[in-house]
Amino acid sequence: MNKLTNNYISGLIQANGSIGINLHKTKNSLRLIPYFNITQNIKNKDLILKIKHYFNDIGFIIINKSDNTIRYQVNQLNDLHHIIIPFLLRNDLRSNKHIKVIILKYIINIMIDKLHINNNSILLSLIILANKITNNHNRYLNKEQQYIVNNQIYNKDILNIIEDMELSIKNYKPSNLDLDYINGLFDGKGSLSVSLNSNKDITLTYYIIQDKNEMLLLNNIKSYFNNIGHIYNINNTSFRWETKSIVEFNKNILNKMITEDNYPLIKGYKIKHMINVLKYISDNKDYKKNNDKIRYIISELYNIIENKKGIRLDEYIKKLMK
DNA sequence: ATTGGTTGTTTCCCCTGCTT
DNA sequence: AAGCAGGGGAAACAACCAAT
Repeated sequence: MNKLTNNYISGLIQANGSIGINLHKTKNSLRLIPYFNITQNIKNKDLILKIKHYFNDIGFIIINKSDNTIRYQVNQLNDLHHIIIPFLLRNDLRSNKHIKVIILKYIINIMIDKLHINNNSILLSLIILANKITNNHNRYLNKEQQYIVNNQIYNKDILNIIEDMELSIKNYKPSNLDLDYINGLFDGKGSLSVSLNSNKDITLTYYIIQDKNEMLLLNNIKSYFNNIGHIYNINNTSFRWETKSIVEFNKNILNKMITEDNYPLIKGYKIKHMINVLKYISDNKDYKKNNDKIRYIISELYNIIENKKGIRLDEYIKKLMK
């Protein structure tokens, strides 16, 4: 139970990982630096270190003190080529973001073969590809080069490689979802929120957020959980699949986790406490008439909330008892 | 009265990408 | 390889309805 698995990692990368290419201007040349990274709050340092270890300890760790995050990053060509890209191809992100992985794979293949060294035309082709993954890299280019990049005029010696890439993008079919992957996604871009309303009913929301390019993934998640819940637009750029139904949450989500004994590594504690609460309520259907029972429930909910403002338990009880 | 479907709001946590 | 900044996209609620 609760092991770091391939699919959990790919779910977490889908949520909190980043794949891209930086462009670096040196004295008389341009260098492309591909990277892979995954960021987390520093409190999940152990998990990030485990992931680094999982990838044979390639890459490095960067701690950002200004925002309390830890980042695991790989940008050595060989490491990306031999470890990261193959991993991401075997355990695909099951999403539109996987297209980035495919493009990066082809960029790295060309770079590994050093085709772009002393060949400005192929370098420009790589920049065309890089622009498909990260924001445009045109700032160091002259007018003529910008024209080539903007019009996507590839070097003709690599046209077969580009064709190959386009075919493999076209043929990409996301792998089936599994609970490991969804737990990773949930840990990164989802959560379980709880509260009590004024009638002392438990309210819960289990949700996962993705940006608008990943609607298919959200729909697949919905069908994975037997089509419970709904997908909402939260702003112009992202969507949220969520369920508030305690019955459906119990039947289709909790049951699955309990049966497989598989909980999210980071936020699994929320699920466990929720299981306690729901069991307690079903054993104590009269709880609303008993303040001690309500207090007990609130103290369990207190374990689930994120509590960023550092509210004390007694304050939280007071707030919800009103 | 109770559940749960839908929309809204606020606060920061990330990614992202530049620089050294 | 490491530091760092920023801005905006989400995490985490919160509120409001609609339907039994």
